[in-house]
Amino acid sequence: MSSKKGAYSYKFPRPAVTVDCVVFGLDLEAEHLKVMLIQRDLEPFAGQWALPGGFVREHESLNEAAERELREEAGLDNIFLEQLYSFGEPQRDPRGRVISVAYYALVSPEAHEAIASTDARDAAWFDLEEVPSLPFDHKQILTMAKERLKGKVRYRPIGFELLPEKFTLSQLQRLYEIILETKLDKRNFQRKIHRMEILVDTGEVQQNVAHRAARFYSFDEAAYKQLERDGQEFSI
Amino acid sequence: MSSKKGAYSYKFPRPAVTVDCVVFGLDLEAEHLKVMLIQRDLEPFAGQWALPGGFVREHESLNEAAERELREEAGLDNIFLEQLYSFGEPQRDPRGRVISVAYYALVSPEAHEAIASTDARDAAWFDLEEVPSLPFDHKQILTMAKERLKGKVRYRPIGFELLPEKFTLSQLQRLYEIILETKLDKRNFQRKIHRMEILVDTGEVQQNVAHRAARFYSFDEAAYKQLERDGQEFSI
DNA sequence: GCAAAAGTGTTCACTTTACACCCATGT
DNA sequence: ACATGGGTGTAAAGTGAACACTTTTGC
Repeated sequence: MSSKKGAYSYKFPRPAVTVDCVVFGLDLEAEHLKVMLIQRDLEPFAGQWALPGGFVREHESLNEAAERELREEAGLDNIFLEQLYSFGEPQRDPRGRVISVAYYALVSPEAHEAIASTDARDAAWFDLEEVPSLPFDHKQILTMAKERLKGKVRYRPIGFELLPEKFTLSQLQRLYEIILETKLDKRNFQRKIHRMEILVDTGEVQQNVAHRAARFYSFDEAAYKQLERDGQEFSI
Repeated sequence: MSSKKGAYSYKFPRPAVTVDCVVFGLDLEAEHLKVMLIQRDLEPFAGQWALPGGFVREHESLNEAAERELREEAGLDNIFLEQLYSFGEPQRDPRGRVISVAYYALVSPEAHEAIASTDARDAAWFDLEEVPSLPFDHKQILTMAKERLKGKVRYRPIGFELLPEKFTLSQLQRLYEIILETKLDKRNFQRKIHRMEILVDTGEVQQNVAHRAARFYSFDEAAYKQLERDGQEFSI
């Protein structure tokens, strides 16, 4: 099992290495976080819903592997993706020693539609509260991903990744209420957001709503970077 | 290169998997963070200083591998250890594809002494500002570990891991000043610490110091857990 | 006109910050 | 007696939390 390369002196069997991705989406109507699962077509656990993922190839980095799997299995490209944690209990995979580098991803509602359009027909969204039983240690990975999201969303502007390009302040507030599992005060929330000056008013408003139309905003990346440079911090 | 196990359909060469550890120590006199490096005895980079680490064995978890390497190479046992990040650029190791799961560890001055006593004679402490050039992507790993420590120490009680069992408030303050690279106000700092009620006064005081003797405190794990249960948070 | 969500200010409590002096001890 | 670091209080500013009504729109 040792390598053919002369300089290589590793004498133990090598584990296989996979990436697994926790893809979060947001259902603002149902007020739920969603996670994307795919129906496995290979053993073990063929037919079961599982996190999208697969083996890391020889000439790609871990990030590239995660991006490729999301593209191939979920039809998702160019989305927020960040490494979560690596899982390596010896018995976590019945096939043998498999180490999984887990990632989490955040996708906007626009990107949701990509799933239907591509060959990722085995992918589906599940309410985070109604996830079926998952193979391997995918439940544990999912739990950790949710904790990471919950912890990070408060002090990094990653929540916007879950919203459409243009969104209302109410949608943004609902996002935080869903992720943080708490109610927020509307006036305090809006003041806080406005104070940071990281949103731009698109000038557009809601159409055909049976109440006063809300303004659409979008996240201003440049303004956020300026905020950081000024020693301020994003914070909800 | 495919596995002998029938159920296993992975057709790509497997990467090797290593763990690498960034071990931090604190030099309160010199007011510097230190990092432990070991002199490599194997190629590649034999003779160079590098992060302690090595290959993950077949029947051990990633955590166990990191613990074993620290024991074998640094004579360190039972210390704070947490996974940092996994590094997997295809060219990061000249031997071929090697994925490294990085950890960071915090050791108290008492544990420093372990190094001299064991067979870890190739281990040595370096001021964080005076680290020699490191092989592989170890510099990048070290940088990320430092950022993680800097970020985490403010809202988790992990700083205590770098102090002796019993410490003075000034030592604790100096710890934060060193890690956060900032000056703190003594009165405000002490008030903050006391308000959390997570330290116990050991009743002991400094001996043979040419000034009023400081009290020794120790971190009260149980009190901290109570604080958490009360919905409060550790914070500096 | 009514239902439904948008938008907007003020007060109070608490936390953070800035700041200076006396105390205990060894030499 | 002096040098050294230990230990302590107070006032001002800023931040976070609580709280209710008017506006706009579609039906």
